[in-house]
Amino acid sequence: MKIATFNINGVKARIETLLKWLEESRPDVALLQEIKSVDENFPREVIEDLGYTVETHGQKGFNGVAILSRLPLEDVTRGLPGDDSDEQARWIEATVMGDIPVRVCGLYLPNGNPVPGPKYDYKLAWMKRLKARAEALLSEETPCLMTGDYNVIPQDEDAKRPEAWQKDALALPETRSAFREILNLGFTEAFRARVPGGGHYSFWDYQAGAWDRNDGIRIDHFLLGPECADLLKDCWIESELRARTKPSDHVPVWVELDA
DNA sequence: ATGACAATCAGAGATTGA
Repeated sequence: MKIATFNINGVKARIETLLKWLEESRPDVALLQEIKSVDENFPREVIEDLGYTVETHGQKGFNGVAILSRLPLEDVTRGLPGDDSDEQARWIEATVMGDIPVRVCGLYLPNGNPVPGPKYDYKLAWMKRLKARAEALLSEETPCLMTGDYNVIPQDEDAKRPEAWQKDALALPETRSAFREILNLGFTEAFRARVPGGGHYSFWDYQAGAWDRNDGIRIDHFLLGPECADLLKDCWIESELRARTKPSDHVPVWVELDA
């Protein structure tokens, strides 16, 4: 089973890119972030025509996540538990019914800039809720993963210019510590488990020729629960997509599971 | 220190992103 995460930066602006990618790369499951669309306006029919089930959790203008799957989905839930007053659409879950069922969670973790301020407070509070949800998922003792745009640069080697991110919400010690707390519950960060060292990125800013200079950061991640980590066959970043016309500023990250 | 770039909503320019 091949699963991809992809922050598409606007599903309506990116629909041609998305359809071409789905046709060529054929993920069994795709978890999308920043659909920037309400559910009613999501272009679901053209995606269903390619054989996908479509589940969305959108909002007006910003954020929004979705799951596309060629395998049946069960028990779809929307919204990260822990704060009923949170109206931002950043979390969706479903069980993918392959040979081995896998609980998949798609997430768009808050950016958190500027620091300090309410947006950073929201990011850290959201990560606390994420940790609580992660603990609950682990207690099921069945294969699960959490993937998406974490807006976390885990280590200096995950940025071309780490010094430029030192005081940024994506790389501050408090951010990295909150991310490690979740990992330390027993999750495997799939890419890092497969590929050592730096120079691997999943986001390049549109500005200042960042792609041409390979001035990127690695912020899109797969966290696998233990039962899922045992199924891991491979993990890679599809960086070629960044070179196409009208690209997202993120590229897809993939895992292949023996499931 | 700032802006560069892009998408959205709205129908100009502010807001958000990372």
